Amino acid sequence: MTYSFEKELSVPRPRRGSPTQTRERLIAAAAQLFNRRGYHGTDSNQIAREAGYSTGVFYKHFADKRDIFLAAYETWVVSEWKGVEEELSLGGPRREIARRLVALTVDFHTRWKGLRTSLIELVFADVKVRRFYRSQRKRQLDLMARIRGKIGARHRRREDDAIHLFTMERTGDAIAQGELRDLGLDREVMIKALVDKVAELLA
Amino acid sequence: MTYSFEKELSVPRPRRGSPTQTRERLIAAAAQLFNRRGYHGTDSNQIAREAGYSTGVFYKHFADKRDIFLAAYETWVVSEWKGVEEELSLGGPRREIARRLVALTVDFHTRWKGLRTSLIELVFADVKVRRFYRSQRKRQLDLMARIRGKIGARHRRREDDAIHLFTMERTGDAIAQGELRDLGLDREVMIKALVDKVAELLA
Amino acid sequence: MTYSFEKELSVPRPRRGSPTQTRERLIAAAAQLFNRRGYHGTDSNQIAREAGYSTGVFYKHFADKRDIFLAAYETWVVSEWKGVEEELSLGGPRREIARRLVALTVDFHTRWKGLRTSLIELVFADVKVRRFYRSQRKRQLDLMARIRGKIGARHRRREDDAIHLFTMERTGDAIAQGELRDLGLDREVMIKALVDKVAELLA
Amino acid sequence: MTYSFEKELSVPRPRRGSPTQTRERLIAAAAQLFNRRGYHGTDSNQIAREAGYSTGVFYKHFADKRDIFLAAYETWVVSEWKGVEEELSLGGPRREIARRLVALTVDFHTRWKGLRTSLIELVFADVKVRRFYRSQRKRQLDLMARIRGKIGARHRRREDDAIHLFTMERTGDAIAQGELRDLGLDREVMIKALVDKVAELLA
DNA sequence: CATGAATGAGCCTTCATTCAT
DNA sequence: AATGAATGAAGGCTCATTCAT
Repeated sequence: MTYSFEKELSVPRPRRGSPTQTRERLIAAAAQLFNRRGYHGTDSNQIAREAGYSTGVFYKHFADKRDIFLAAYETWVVSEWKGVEEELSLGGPRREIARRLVALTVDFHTRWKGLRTSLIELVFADVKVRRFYRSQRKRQLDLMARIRGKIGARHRRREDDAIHLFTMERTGDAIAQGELRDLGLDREVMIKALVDKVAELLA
Repeated sequence: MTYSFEKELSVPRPRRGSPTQTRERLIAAAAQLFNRRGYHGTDSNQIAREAGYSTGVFYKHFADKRDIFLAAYETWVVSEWKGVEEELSLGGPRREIARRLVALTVDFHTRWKGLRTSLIELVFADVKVRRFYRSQRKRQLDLMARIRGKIGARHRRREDDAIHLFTMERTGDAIAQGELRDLGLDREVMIKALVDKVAELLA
Repeated sequence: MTYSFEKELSVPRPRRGSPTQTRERLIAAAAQLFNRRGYHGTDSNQIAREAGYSTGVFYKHFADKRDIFLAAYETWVVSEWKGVEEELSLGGPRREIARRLVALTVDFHTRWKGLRTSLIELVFADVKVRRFYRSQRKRQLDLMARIRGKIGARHRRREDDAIHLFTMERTGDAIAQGELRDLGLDREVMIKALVDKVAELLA
Repeated sequence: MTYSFEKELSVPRPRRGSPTQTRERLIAAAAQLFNRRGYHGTDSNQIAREAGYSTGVFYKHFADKRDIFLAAYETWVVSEWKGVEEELSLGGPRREIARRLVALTVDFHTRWKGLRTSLIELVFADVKVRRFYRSQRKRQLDLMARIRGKIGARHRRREDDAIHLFTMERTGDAIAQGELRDLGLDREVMIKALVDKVAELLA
């Protein structure tokens, strides 16, 4: 699966385009770089160059590095949600849906593990990022409640949803970052365990 | 009257203490600073000064900034394990033990949330930190298995232990970082849910 | 509904006006900005925007930033001379004329204090500005001599005229920049002293 | 005449010196550079290099470029005052003193014309510089009053002192910057005129 | 062993100027 | 003639690390 803010990179260098396009290209490049080298390992000049532009453009579109990070994060979150909704809309047996959702989560965490890592750090170190992150988080919990309502799953406490989300998230990170191999754990077993949890949640 | 040569008389402040003591003071100062301002927010010169030494000592005891981070991390992990073992050795009803373990976890995550955050980032960005972290992780899983053996709890798959660990860890972080308040979740409910999980694990 | 090609329809805002008019608008905007924020505090892109044009026009009319500064300076000098001549042509008792000339000077220095300040700096830093400034200066001295001739004042050395000019100028700057208040000096007393000097010069 | 903050430059490069010495060397280098190329034409890295150091030292001693400018300005003002007092203490006939004071002023303005020019600009553009400048100015007026008291000259209004100061200053600048030559004025005549004014002031 | 002055690579950011449309 | 996106040199400043004393 390829998400909107990745594919731009393959397109040939621009000479003169619309601001929106430039902005998107910058975000895509930033996402890639943050993801590959981390927030602190990426500098704003690199982002511009990676997007096919010169140094200066960057600050025509973003106030600073944090700003473009937030933009990249948002793009990423939006595409993740869209993915979840698409999977759900495909329907099928509960267990099948659960399987696809877990696959999606693992895929996302794998693809964006560097961005996620930077996010965690910035949420700690930067108030603005923290606020943005929390607001996204809240929407995510709301979404979960709504989804379960639509599906007709039985009611649960928001707290249990949250713990579930945390488990999925942390385990997704572990898989993404190759912790399993180092810890001698079996990937399939882990994934199956997650699928069980999700399926139960949809019940 | 003041004579210019007076400053010659100023005695250099004595620096007593064994190398081990110096090292420990540096680690303690580093842990505090990393925890408060994060790894990137901490200036290596500050560490020495905070510990009461001059810039140079730092590099007499540690190869670089990462190195002292690892040392701080190790100190922290060791003390966490010791805590866990103490709680277990106190014995009592399963549910009581679980309660104490959860309290301990939450306490640790709260006290060291900044250090944990930096750790996550460095595990991603730095091979050496990653290796060290993974080895610690493995020992933790081994410890869990051993503990359950000693207690006489029924056997479980290592994978389930890992997921459990991840859940505890991520939820502990959420509590520590004040996510609950922002998400409108009830702290007591969350903690009770964790206690249930741990108690079940000890069964 | 919005169709993507809609933006093609957006009409470019019409830019009427002769080149001369455009040039004048640019100069006026530049004068304002240089005066308000100083030469180095003014972004050349701002000048065009402030004048109601886009970035590019600027370099269609002026070779560079310095060039428009010179143009602004010239406009200003010309209007100052015109002012002086008008005051003189109004006639009246010597003292009355002196009073009006001082008022005019103070007014000019106050209105254009930022531009004057930038000028001083550029005269030092930039050969072209220096040359232009000096030529203006010479014409000013010539003008003074001529004026005194016309009025029938007694002859004086050019050097004394110059010193007089410097005094007026520097004191005008001090008043304009609010130095008096900071130094605890009385504005009216200062102005009266200047009027005395000018009146004497016209004698 | 050589003033304390110039001579350091001829001394061989330091390897490791006292902070005070380093600071002074930096100030001396900054004064030279600001004076030669102006404030905006000088960058902080250059200052350090010119003083014989590497980039970083600069910010160990000064918060920013403005800060070192103020330090340079202060050194300069102090040495000017010292010069004035020395000349006065030498005594002699009034006219002789006046002659020496004018010579000193012209010398100072010539030597530091670039620094003065930058000062004027910064006084306009920067609040902190403005405040500092004004406080210096006030002390200068106080000094003048005191000097005249000591000498036994007849009392004058502060306003007249100020105008006198402005005249000396501006004419000094004109001489320093070579305006005379461009305007076809005779240097000796100008200086004699200034001496007359000063002598009158001391009467 | 400790000190702390000094190093210098490198990041973030600005802005005068160009040029494709 | 106008537009405004893009350029890129350069400047301010930080900070991990070294080394003379």
